[in-house]
Amino acid sequence: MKIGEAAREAGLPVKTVRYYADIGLVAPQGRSTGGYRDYDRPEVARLRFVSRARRFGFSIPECRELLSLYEDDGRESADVKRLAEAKLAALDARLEELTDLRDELARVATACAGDGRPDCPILDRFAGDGDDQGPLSAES
Amino acid sequence: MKIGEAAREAGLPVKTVRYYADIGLVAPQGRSTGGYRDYDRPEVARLRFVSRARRFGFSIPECRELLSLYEDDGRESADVKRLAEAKLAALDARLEELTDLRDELARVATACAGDGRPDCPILDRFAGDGDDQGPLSAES
DNA sequence: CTTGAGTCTCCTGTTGCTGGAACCTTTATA
DNA sequence: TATAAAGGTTCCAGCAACAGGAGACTCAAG
Repeated sequence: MKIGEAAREAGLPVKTVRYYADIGLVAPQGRSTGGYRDYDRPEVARLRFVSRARRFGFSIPECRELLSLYEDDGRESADVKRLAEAKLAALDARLEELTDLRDELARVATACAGDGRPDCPILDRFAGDGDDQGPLSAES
Repeated sequence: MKIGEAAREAGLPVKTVRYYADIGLVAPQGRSTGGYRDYDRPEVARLRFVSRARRFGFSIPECRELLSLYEDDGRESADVKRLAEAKLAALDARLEELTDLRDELARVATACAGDGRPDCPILDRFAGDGDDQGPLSAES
């Protein structure tokens, strides 16, 4: 099948599928006489696989690794689990960071009158000469 | 003061401060005879301000806007609040997305034996021909 | 035969920097 | 005074992961 159909089945933009072919992540089975990329079932499955893994936050290099594990019948599930758990830890860290951020932003936004006057706790917070340690303040 | 000190006080890499000068976000007060960028108190304050706003997830254009509000004595706090609340909503959406992701990844990771055998629910999940709707599955 | 949809390659732009090369200024020390 | 180290300067390239568009093609239908 041609790239359009493959892309549709994988739930990816055509541009992305072409990109994946370019970087050698998921190569088409071959080319038609007209020079069109030709995808078959296994390639579409790989595309779907990558599409899912990407949505799970795995980077392209990580997808490459996962894909090779996916294709490897002799793999050990421990290898996959290791990858997943590292990703999970990174995700947790990012989540905590974002949550703290959100909470503080919510706090200053609530404190801001939001009227016609110029006083604004949000700007004050950004301007303040307080802590500058981490990526966000704890100030419990 | 020279760029190095300004950067240190603002808690930013020198490269970044130079970049901010290039894009006209925070311009130095002037140049020394030797051609060195010369920063003063107000510019350092602006740098700190931007540094903080960036950590809160505001984009460069948004920082530009916040900065102009910050400098504008006749501003209305409503303008700032509007920006902050939009950012908050975006943050919440992103958080929910990430949380769902995290939960599902945790689920499959837990289900994976992580031993020497090749069976792996994680890969199965990526390969599966189930839902392909949203950026992540609900499957409650 | 023509039209239109889909495909091809190639180039540029995105966001917010970061690293490096090659050179220049300033400061401290021998 | 010479010189070396530290810290400036400019410019150019590259990162992730594509997206948009130009200009040329292939292919199926009418």
